[in-house]
Amino acid sequence: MADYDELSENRKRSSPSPVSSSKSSKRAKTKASPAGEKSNRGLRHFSIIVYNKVKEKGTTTYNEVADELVQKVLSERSDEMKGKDDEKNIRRRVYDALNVLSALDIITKEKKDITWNGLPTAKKQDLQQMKDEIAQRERQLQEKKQVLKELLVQKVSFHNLVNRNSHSAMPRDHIPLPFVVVNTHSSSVVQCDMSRDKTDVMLEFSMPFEINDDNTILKKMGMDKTNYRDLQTMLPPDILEYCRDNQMLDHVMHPQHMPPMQHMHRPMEPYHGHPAHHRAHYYDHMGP
Amino acid sequence: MADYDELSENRKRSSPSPVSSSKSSKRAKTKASPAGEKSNRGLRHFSIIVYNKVKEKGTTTYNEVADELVQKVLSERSDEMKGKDDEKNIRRRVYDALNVLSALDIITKEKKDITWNGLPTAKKQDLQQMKDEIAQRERQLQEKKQVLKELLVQKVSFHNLVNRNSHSAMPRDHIPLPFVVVNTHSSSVVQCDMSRDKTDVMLEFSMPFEINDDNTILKKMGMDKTNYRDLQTMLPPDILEYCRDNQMLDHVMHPQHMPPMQHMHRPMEPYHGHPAHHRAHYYDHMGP
DNA sequence: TCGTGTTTCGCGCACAGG
DNA sequence: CCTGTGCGCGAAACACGA
Repeated sequence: MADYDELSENRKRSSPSPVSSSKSSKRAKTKASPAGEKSNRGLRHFSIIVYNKVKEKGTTTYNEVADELVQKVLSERSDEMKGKDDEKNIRRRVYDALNVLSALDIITKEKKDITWNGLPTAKKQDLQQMKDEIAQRERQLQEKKQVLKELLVQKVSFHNLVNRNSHSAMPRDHIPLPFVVVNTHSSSVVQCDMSRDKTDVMLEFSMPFEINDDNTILKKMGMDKTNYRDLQTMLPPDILEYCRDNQMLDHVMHPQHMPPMQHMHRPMEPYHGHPAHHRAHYYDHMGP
Repeated sequence: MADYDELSENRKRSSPSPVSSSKSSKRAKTKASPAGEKSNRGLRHFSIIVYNKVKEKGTTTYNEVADELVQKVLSERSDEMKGKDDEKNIRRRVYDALNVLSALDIITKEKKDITWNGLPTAKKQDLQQMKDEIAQRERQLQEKKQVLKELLVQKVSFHNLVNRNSHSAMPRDHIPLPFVVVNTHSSSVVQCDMSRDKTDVMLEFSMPFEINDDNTILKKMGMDKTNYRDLQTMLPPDILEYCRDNQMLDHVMHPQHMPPMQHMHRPMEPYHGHPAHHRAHYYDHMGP
């Protein structure tokens, strides 16, 4: 709302040399500027006031502007000036100012209503700025959604894993968390060392390898699928609702509960990582 | 330079109803608008032209603008119109337009020179826009530098590793590439399985762990340090120069070649990762 | 400091159209 | 009779040579 871009009414005249030539003017008719006042009349002066007036009003009419302007100007020098037929003049000037303003498309005159339009280019830039901001926010939102989706998968995966572990009789089948899986080309020579205290494990490969964390593996194992009933037990209602409304549940639901077509459409992340991935990590840093 | 924001000279008048009232005007003196021409004269019309003129000139004078405008207008309707004392009028109007323009600070009049200023708010926004862009570029540059620094460290590390391997007699001491080191708490139970064909390795931990790639390990081993002579052999001269000029070599140079104070200042990345790192990977995704 | 030629532009008359 | 606007008369403001 508040726009601190108001043009000050008293700008310095372009007179570098303060030559005060006291002519013998003061004609009977006009020009009553008494003391060393530079500009107090004229199109220049009125334009600024009209500009600011319309800007603050947003929408107004000629008469509103003119009346207030007359008021303001007359009160500003009520002391002893004349000011009799000044009003006529001011009103005439307001027309001039409004005309130029509307020519520049800063304002729009429609029948009797004058509406503020703002500066032409400023508008263009505002638009661009806003578009940029929208795009920016959109990207952020998309990121958040992505993360949420991942967390959802993880939640389901862990849930299923816990379930699986507690149902398998022999502890050998238990899969603990956390863990990693490292894989490489079958012809690669791998040497696996571990320090005595089991603090460090060292793996050496003769060829590039790839590492997958537990989440990825669990997902490949199909542990990332469940049904709606179970989801209800593990998610707060509001979050569940949000996920449902945003098609995020597709990723963690068994396909049989969806219409056939969805099978084909269900997004499937490219998790078939190939060995190049690892080297890419080393050399593809010079991206955008 | 080119700014496609020119105000079109013939804007539609705000007349929703095309009432063509053919009065019996055409007074002897003025108002020579013949056929159904909307606006071809008047402050409104001239303002636009003046505006565009000054904008394209950048810097000009009253006479330049007025002359060209007179030229343009008179040629635009050379057909059979009068146009004798029109010039006087036009010149008078140019003053009006210029005055309003200068009142709005769109132009600046200095003595005899009129200079384009652009739209007030547009300027403010331009500034902001440019600042944003600078910050953006700055960030990108910083990123690139960071990556370059990392690649430099890697280059040196690999170089040193190759050197070390070729100098150690027994192959047992060789360290092949690539490799990873996984470490965890000493009380953690680790189970390490490997498939028959050595394609997959599975590590299970009872507690959080942390993975370091070869670069990190090599760095911890001090393999990331060398001297200037060797750097000259492994880097193209221009890149070497750039790195030197940007203090990037500090990270890969043995400290003894620098003044004592530098020991304290030499940046040391916080590579003493603790177990929390891994979990952070799981749960700290909801960042900014 | 004037006198005089130019440059600016204040001001308001006069007229178009309702 | 109002609302709007074209238009141009001079009067300031300025420039400059003497």
